[in-house]
Amino acid sequence: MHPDENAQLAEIFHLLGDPNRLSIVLRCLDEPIGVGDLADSLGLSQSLVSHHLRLLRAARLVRGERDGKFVRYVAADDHVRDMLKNMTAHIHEDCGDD
Amino acid sequence: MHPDENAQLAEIFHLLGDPNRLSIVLRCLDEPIGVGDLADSLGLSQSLVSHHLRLLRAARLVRGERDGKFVRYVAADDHVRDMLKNMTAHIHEDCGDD
DNA sequence: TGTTCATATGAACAATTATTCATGTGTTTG
DNA sequence: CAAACACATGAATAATTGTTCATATGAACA
Repeated sequence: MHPDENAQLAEIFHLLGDPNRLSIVLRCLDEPIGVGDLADSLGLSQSLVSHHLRLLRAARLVRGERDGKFVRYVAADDHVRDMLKNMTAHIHEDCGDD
Repeated sequence: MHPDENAQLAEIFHLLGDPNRLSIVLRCLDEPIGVGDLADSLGLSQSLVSHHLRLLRAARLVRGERDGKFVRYVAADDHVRDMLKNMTAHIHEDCGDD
């Protein structure tokens, strides 16, 4: 694996490695959701959610669609969806704890 | 998704989100490799590699097998292997850049 | 046993980053 | 246009964490 690919992959993992950011992405997997709704449903400030969304957007993990006053965010594409669903599946299978 | 699962998944992502740690795990995917070899081949200090391995071990991403003086590390199980191979595959497909 | 090699660990430091607060931009509606 | 709503952004802070250095443990070997 090329060093660049490694960095790219690490950056994605890093973004998903924050619990709040991960929650945000997961809520964007199946249907677009507005920033305010994200903030409310996750119990986070609007500002925080927006900051996180900016990073997720920059990494092309989500994408925002403006609809009048609102901006709704969705998983950027099927790669992201598949990736995350695959990961969550693995987590569920691998529930061995100490 | 339960809050606990979210935290668990985020922790894994977080661990894989450091480029050095990611390199380490990737080198452990297919065959066991010693700490010194890891350090050498990645250009990292032995101490740093060992610190990272401790975190990866604690999260059950890798596991160490002692062999005399040496301790060789491998991906903990097939879940980890599949997970990472799947992720790297997705990265390769999704090479759209700005 | 003392020495050497391989790895692990603890403390300290440097760097990164998640979060908040205040404010700015864009959109609708009066 | 002004006010209200939804979202974005910049600066500052607080917390986390990656890295190093020194040292400890454990195993092989003289």
